[in-house]
Amino acid sequence: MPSRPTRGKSPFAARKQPRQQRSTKLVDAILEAAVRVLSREGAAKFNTVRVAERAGVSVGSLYQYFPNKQAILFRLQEKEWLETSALMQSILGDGTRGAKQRLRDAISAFFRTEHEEAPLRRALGASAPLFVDSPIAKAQHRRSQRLLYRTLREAAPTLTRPQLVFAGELYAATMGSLAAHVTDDATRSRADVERWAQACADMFLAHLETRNR
Amino acid sequence: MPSRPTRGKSPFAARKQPRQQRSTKLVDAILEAAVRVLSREGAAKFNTVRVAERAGVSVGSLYQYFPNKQAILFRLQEKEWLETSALMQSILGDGTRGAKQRLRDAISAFFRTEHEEAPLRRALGASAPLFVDSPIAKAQHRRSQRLLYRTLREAAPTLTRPQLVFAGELYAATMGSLAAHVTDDATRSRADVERWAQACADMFLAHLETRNR
DNA sequence: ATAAAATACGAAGGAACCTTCGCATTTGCG
DNA sequence: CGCAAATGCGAAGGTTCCTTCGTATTTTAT
Repeated sequence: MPSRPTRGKSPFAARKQPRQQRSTKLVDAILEAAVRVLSREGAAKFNTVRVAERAGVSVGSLYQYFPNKQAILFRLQEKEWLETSALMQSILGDGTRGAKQRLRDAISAFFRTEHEEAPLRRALGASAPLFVDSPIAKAQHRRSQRLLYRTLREAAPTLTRPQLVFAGELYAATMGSLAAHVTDDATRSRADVERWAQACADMFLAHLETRNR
Repeated sequence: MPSRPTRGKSPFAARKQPRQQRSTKLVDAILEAAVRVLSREGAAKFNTVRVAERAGVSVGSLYQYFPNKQAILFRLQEKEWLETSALMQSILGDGTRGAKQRLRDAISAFFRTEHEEAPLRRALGASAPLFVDSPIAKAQHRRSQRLLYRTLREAAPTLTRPQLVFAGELYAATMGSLAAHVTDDATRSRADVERWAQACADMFLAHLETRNR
């Protein structure tokens, strides 16, 4: 009995892997519906029956592939991590640009996606416990962090190791929490968000300069 | 029939004002218990029966003075706002220190209280809708903002009005979201948090300098 | 074609809560 | 003391939601 790669035995491990085309579609439909419910109706109205309805399937079917409600949220969170991580990799790893420009670009991109997906992210944050202990989260975090250090070292070569670590944390915190804060406000225009991203980049890079001397 | 000052007719308005000593105590006990439950057991376990139990009273009594569960949360949030606002007023309004030092002090103080009350704040955020539309929130916000502008103008006199507004937003955002991010991590020591506060102050003030020239 | 495996369904069990209401107890006051 | 108002109580009605399970349908493979 050849088994597909499993998701481990976390409490969110898929109960059963879809083997036929229809069930694969069903899982996709559920995940899409979950995003819609979460971003349009909010965390409070996110329940299994509603998600199943919006996906055009029955609750029973949902529970064939997701062991519980949390598992759906976890899958969504996981997807976000992977996408964000990939985005950062592609920007910070782009050798054709200078290190400072890459740091800037990363902030811009991050603010942009954060703004586009603000409702989803907010609802995810509100409905889910933070899945930070998950191995996937940790792996992605390590990958991104290594790349970030490399970029920072290039941008500020004279920094000592502890300074570098601190700068890395500060960068990530600036990017993460300020973006969340700024883009939370749905009334902000795209241009506004871009202006903010630049201001944050300015602020961080100016600070980096003072440390680099 | 002399009526005590009411809390308006928001959906969280107190159902009845305590008139005797025992009921005043009861309300206090409930609020204290609510804080304990929220910060020690988290948002998910915050329910009316548990809060009443922890306060040593019955649910029925709780509902004599709070129209619903949200009202308890609202009262806690309100208290947080008032305390934070008072703290900022006292620091930013302290005429014996220079403007930049006051901005620094405010960040430090904010990080500190944020760190001390992190579990409560996190749980409040997770369990309550954001009560930002409340008149009390708006009033406090305006008061703090006016004082912040005055301080910023003193610290960076050459800034144009739009620059000033933007700097004010950036300052508030830095303080608020970075503090939340940094102090979220319970493993951080007090000294660590203080270091972060200083770094954020450095970062913001350095940025302010570049704009002020 | 036909049996076995995979999928889909949704009613219903059951848990967790919010809130009310009728009655018991305590306090203020003449 | 004795009455009225204030306060306190907690069982129980009602709601919402998570999850299971027996059954029906569809697909796969022989």
